[in-house]
Amino acid sequence: MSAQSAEQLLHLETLSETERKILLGALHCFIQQGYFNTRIPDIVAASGVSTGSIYHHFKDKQHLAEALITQLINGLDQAMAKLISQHETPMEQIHALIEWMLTLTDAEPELVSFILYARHREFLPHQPPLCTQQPFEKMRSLVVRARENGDLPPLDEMVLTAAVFGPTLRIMQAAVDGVLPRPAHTYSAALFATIERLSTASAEV
Amino acid sequence: MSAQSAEQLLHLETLSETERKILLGALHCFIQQGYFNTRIPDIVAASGVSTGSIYHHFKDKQHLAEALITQLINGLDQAMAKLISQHETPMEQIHALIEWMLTLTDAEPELVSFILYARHREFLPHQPPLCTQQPFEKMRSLVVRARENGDLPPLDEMVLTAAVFGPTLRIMQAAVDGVLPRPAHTYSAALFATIERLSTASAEV
DNA sequence: GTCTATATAGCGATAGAC
DNA sequence: GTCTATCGCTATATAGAC
Repeated sequence: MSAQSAEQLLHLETLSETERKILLGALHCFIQQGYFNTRIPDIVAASGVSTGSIYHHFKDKQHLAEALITQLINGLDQAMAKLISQHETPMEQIHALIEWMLTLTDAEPELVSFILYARHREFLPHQPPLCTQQPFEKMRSLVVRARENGDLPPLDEMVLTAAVFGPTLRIMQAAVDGVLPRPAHTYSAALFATIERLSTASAEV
Repeated sequence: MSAQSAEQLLHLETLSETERKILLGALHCFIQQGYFNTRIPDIVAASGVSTGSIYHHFKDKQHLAEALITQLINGLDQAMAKLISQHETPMEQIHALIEWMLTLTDAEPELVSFILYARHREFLPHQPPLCTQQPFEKMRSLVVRARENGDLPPLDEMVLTAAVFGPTLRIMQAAVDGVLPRPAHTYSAALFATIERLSTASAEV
């Protein structure tokens, strides 16, 4: 069951008890079966809240999903902000972020799968793509600051972000697809080694 | 309209004219609206084939999608095999593959989006994840051969594959999400520079 | 605010003529 | 093999009691 640390990512304090139960139940269903395979009665069963109550709090299934995604992105953003604040240099922050991403993948593979594969626009056409939102913005700004520090080479910002976080995201995807022989977090050192190599490469070529 | 080069990727020669029309129509719908948002009448309109005929050739909507994905993966695999056969060394093959992936992204963003975001297991629970299949297998074997050649450092196979192809896949994703300032293929040199850096890094650390 | 019971619309799939 | 017409079901959403 993914609700334990998912619950920590959805900062639900401002919501009523019923709304929290509905959102957590829906998240559980969406993670396991996807949005389209989830029927309202599934959410009723998972949340312990009746159909009528669900529709009292949320206009329809789509608006419920919208509220959930918003909360999830905000939660991710806050978790990342807290993590970043605990470290000094951009490279240390990148390192910590990568370790956290890998650890989260081991702890909550289905949640991570939901976020990674999240073709949210298929069911939420008005949602901007995930990579334009705060969490990915944070990655980009970390990379840019590391580049300014001289810790990363003076390459294009998009390419550099892709080179720093792309490999980790691929490993996470392999993990949730079940094709990774060891737990995801055991790859953190090797992944960080590839980033080190970006910066220490001999300046020729 | 994505059917032009999509058609080249779906090697449809062995199929009847009707089956080709159905698969192309369905692909067009799935690419644009996703599997769940596509109704049978949509496929009827897109293919010009009647409901009855569709159900004569395919057991149901799910089996139609299955046939389509199979054709698509086979087509990708064959296109990649041809491309690889035209080059000598593993590194040249990797280079050519990356250029091809980026060019395809510019030419067929919606098709690439469909493949990349492909949470196909949501509608095809029995389909193995894309990254276990031939196209990704090919990437892995190229990387392993380049490593044996000494062109890539002796890092873990999964990490190395992620480091070589992960950044390109991230750029492709950014492109199809519309957050890339320039066409995807213009990033190929910078992306290949990051791979060069993997191998030429000073051996210390 | 929460619940149960139900309406209704729209979808996948089929029947059967040609 | 292809088509039109239609069935039956199921899922969303609502009505209305408490």
